[in-house]
Amino acid sequence: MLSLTEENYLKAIYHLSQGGSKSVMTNELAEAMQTKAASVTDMMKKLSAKELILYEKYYGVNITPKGKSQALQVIRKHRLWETFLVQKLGFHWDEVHEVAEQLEHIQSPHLIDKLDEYLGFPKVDPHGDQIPDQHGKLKPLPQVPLDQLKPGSKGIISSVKDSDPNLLKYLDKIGAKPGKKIEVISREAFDESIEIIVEKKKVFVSKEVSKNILLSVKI
Amino acid sequence: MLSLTEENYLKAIYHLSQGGSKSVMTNELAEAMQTKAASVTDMMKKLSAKELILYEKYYGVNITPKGKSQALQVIRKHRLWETFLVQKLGFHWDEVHEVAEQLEHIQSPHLIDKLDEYLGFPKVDPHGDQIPDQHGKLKPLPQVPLDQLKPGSKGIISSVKDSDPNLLKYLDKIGAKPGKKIEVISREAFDESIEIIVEKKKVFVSKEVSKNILLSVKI
DNA sequence: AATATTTTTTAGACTAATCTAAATTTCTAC
DNA sequence: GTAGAAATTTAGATTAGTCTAAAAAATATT
Repeated sequence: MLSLTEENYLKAIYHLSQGGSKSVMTNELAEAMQTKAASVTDMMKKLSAKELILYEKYYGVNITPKGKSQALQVIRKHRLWETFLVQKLGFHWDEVHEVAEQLEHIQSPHLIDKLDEYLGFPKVDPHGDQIPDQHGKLKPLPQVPLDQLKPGSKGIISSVKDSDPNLLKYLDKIGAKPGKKIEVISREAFDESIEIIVEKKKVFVSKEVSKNILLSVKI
Repeated sequence: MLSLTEENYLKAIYHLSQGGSKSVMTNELAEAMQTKAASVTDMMKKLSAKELILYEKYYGVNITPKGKSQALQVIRKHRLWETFLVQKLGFHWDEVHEVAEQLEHIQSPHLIDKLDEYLGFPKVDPHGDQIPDQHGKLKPLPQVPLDQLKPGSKGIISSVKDSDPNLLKYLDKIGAKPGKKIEVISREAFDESIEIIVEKKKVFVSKEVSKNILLSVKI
């Protein structure tokens, strides 16, 4: 069984490695975990001994299949709880992250099965992120960040990357939620902001924002 | 903010002192917390420094009003979560204690308010225990343990003391749940077991069991 | 290629919560 | 009211997770 801290490190490694597709450096992880590089090195040795990651001194870490599955179990719990908070308790999508960070560490497979059932076996959470299955598996889902689309392209918002409440409140305001259609009108050469149509209205969004909107492209 | 361990000690002190009405000895607490007396002494110093208990070397501890309120906040969360697990997720009343022990430590007043509302502001949990209000207050509720009743007395089960799944499964079997009527027929002098009528059936229950059934006496 | 800079690791120390063993205090029994 | 037993506390060690400062390795610059 993993400690709360081990679970959090593993989750961060999973996210920073983009699901295991690249290695993660010590400083990067220290930044994400709000801790010092020395502490990260210590934890890398622990997780490596448990065969959840492959650690090569000075060259960062790679998550193992075992580690990936464990990380996805935690992510599954996180996303099911977020769904519960929004769908049942009436939380806003920008209020759930912090609480789900706590709830994801509750150890009870029975609870998670029941919760899943109670929610009607949802496929995605309130931010559009896929919910892994009981075995820690995710169907690969092609997604393109909005900032990489050419003017004229259309798509449907599938998810939002960052869970910063400020970003989410802003997206709420302009109507950019998962499931909504987006069309790219133009891109400014100066700051790479783009003009889009969402909910039938034209809006400009910065590069920073557009990087965080992921689309399943239609045309 | 209290650590998880501090919260657990405080809760144990609250329960062992019967809501603050008597002092609790070191060994008693060590037994309840499944730890050693030396560890308890250390924690008593910590809780005492935080003015949650009054600690007198060699003479045990008494919970302060501040400590009592904090303990009741945790108990409130525990009981609301138990209610959620039974009423919404379909858990049996003998399955909820362990999970609620984890959930009670989630820090989010907003979550608890919403949960309370979602459950319809319940007054008691699935074991019949009162749920303290937001300020950590409980209405005093006169209750008598079944083992203290004379033959001929009647009452309504208000709650069950112990949360041992084996006890709860047994009570389920004989139909003795909160809200049900009980009548005492006779008491055996030998082992202090008693014969009762519950759900229109006569049953013998041991002293051990009868001590754990609390009644609001009617006649 | 040698040096400077950045990144990472090691060494040693700190805190919270725990333990064992020894010392101390209180309680009990004669 | 003193001896022995029981309960409690103290002292010192341990583990998980963290830190700072110094050392080592990798990378970048000239």
